[in-house]
Amino acid sequence: MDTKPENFIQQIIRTDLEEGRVHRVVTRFPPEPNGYLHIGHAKSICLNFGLAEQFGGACNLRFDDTNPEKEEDAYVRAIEADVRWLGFQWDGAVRFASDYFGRLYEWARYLVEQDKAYVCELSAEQTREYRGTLTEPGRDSPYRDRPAAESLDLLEQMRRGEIEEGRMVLRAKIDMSAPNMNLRDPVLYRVKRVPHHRTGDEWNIYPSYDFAHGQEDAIEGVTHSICTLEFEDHRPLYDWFIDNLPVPSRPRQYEFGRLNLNYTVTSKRRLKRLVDENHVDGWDDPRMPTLSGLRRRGVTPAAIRNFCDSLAVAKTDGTVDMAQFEHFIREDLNTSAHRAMCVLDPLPVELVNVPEGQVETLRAPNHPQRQELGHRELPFSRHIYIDRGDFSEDTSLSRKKFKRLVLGEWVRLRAAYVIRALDVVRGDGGEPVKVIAEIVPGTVGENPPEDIRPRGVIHWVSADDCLDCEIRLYDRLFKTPSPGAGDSDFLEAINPDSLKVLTGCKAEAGLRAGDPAHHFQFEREGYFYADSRHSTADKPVFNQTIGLRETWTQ
RNA sequence: UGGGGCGUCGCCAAGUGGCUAAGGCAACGGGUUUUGAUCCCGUCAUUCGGAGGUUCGAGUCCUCCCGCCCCAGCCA
Repeated sequence: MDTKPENFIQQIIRTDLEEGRVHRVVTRFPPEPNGYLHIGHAKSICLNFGLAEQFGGACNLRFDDTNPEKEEDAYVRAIEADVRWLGFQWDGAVRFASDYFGRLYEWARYLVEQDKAYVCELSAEQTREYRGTLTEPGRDSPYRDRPAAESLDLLEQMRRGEIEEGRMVLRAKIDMSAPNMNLRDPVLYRVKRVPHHRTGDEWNIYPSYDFAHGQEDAIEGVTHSICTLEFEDHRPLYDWFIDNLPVPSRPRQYEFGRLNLNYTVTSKRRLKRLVDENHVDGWDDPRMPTLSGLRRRGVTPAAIRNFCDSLAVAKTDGTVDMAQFEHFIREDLNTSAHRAMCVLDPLPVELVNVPEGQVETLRAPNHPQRQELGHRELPFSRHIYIDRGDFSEDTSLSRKKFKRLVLGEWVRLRAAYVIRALDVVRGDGGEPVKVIAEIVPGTVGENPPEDIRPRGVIHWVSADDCLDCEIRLYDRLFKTPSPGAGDSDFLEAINPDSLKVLTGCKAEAGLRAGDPAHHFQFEREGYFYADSRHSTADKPVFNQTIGLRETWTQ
């Protein structure tokens, strides 16, 4: 087997286990329920659940719901569904930061009693001024040395909703001149007199991320708390709380580089803008890098997991080529998707030596390399469709350059006969509206006589028995590799042609009865998946998940 | 100009002082093929951000320099 080198977190866990610092690994995936999960989250999900699985431990799903202004129950459900769809099962019940509000509050009081926290009445603006800058130390708040009893009393008033929002906060008493800004008396609790999606109006104050996260980890017995690089300088604060509070366990925070992909955006803020300003059709628009968008597009969980597993877990923050993701999408779909034929831009062909009304049933394998996937039956008759782009009247086109049907020449119809184009019926503008052709008898599954050399193989569909459908082709959502780079607005980089809707497409009849949950490869076109929103029983809409690799140059 | 990180092929990345700098993606050649797909074979860093130094030996250790990312929310 291929031995993938251990990443730095695996090395840490292995030695923690070997040296007895940890007996059972516990990780967690801690989303905030304020938006949908995207491909960047998938890396974190695969990492956390993967580590737990690899080392025989557990991984919790915990919602970090400490800011009721932005959070909703609908996001909770969507996130749970996405994690399950990826194929992961969290340990025990879903956890919520809000489950621990009571304990967090007690710990806040504990810090005050220990003279390590105080209620500060500086306004937000004053707090900012007192904090200093990156290069200048901050100044102590005038409330810093108020008696613990007074802080305790005020904190209780904050909790009961007797204090206006913005009037007071609870701050840790650390060091206003610390070079690490996070240590300049960070806010532990702020007043927010808004209902919470789970605790209702029970609380009027809510803990900050810094005060909540590590303690949540400690409560759950999380051993390795993995987060992204931007939290690196929160670690001293994370450790400060763990060191100064009577928490039940000692979690450790480790940071890795988040996933960045070019030609897309992976920040909740930007994704939300795309949705809110109607640049896309919602969070699950097939062009979105959200898990729900990818799912609707036809990307499989396996493709996402294989891709994530291919990514390095390191402390570098690079940008991965979209092509690398696409490689794993094609790799999975190539082995799993059933083949079918669909003509996107139909051009009628009449086969003059096939009797009108005659229907021959042909067999085509569902997968060229996997016989066990069986075969399907294809009706073949006098009238068929081929793609307009697969026919040319230009006989000077070289065989190497155009491996399709040329007037007067032969081409193989996939899983059917070799045919020859005899004539063209033209429309008013002189454009071909129908090709008159003939089949070469006896060429189903057999090579034609030596003097007949088909240029190539093209797909087709019976015109007498086929399925009308709509096809949606997608291009990347952004025109530039890093939308919003510099001081440009990322919306300026939107690709206006990212969606192309094709109507009047003709798919092989069998798809009518086919399982809409199936992923298909429409041969020579790409991978397609029935759209869950727009498909109807009599007229499916297929999303192009991704095209086939095209290695020839025109 | 404070603090915290990071710099190895176009992209991702292994490398934890000693055989000839892994691997994947992309690209480019060639072969097979009733999908211009898949598959197969081959090519692709005398060099590790730069300059010094230590060492018999350095991508790996030291010094200085350069570049990029993050931090001044009562967001996470």
